[in-house]
Amino acid sequence: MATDARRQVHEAGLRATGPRLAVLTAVREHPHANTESIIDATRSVLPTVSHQAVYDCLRVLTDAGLLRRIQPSGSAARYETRVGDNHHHVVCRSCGAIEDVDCAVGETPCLIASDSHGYEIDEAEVVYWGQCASCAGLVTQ
Amino acid sequence: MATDARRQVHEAGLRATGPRLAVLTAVREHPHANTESIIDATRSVLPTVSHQAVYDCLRVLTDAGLLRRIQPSGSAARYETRVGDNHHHVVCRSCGAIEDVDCAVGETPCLIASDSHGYEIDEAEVVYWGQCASCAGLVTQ
DNA sequence: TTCGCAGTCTTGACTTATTCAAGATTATCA
DNA sequence: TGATAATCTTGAATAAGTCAAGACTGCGAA
Repeated sequence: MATDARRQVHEAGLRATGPRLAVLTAVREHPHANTESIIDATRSVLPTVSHQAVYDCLRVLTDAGLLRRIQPSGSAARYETRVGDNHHHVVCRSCGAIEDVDCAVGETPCLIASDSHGYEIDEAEVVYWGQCASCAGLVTQ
Repeated sequence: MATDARRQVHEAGLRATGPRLAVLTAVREHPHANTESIIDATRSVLPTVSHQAVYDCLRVLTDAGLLRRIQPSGSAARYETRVGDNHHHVVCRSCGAIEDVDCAVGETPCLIASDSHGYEIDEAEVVYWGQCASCAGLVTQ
């Protein structure tokens, strides 16, 4: 709901502009969408937004913690509104589809590196690669 | 060694061309390098090689399993010659440095998704995000 | 309620990483 | 050594994202 998006954006200390609310709503309604799809979805509500505004909004909302950006190898950036938990993703090698996967191990951080090389690690990101049910079916046939 | 690279390329069933040997050697000597650096390193041996040839070689060698391609969010593709094991990477959020990390859990596959959504999973890729020792030091100061 | 302005958006050009395509070259096998 | 399929060079094109300058606007203060 737009009202809900407005409250969220305000609570993050950001100005609640038309483009921001529309982008946040678009991502909520299209989880794992790429920027191009988000631009399209945003324009269905706000036909005149510029692509630059959508890029800016995505960055600002991501920095504020309202969105999470994911970018599997070989794919453009994608966004989702499910933030703050420790979930991961399965990605289909054939069609690029993405699904959420709860952390296999437990709470954040779900993984501890065996040798951190002196790094201060704050996140362990996991991407499962494979084939989705329909692509696997097509290939096997 | 060039001879070693030649043997490797042959054993993979590929033609051992100058660019391929030079690219394979360059990646071996510069692990986690991006394509641009690999082009530079290749040209120090083979000054006239085209950037397109390097891209082709990287793809062919990766498909043949002699190289592994990694691409953390926000970074261009990077390559390494350490293949066939189940190691992961730590990436510095500040400077983009990458280090190898052995699998925290065990053998391939080191992780099992809690809910695979019907996907046939063949790989679990882990990226640890944080700050390398020198960047963390600079920030803390 | 309106006003001012810092923050945001529009416009349009630009950059970076990568791919496409056509013709020239070359590694390998017979 | 020659034929040929694979590979490389050249040059253009594309996709995704960034930069910059000026116009617009949400929101706190008067």
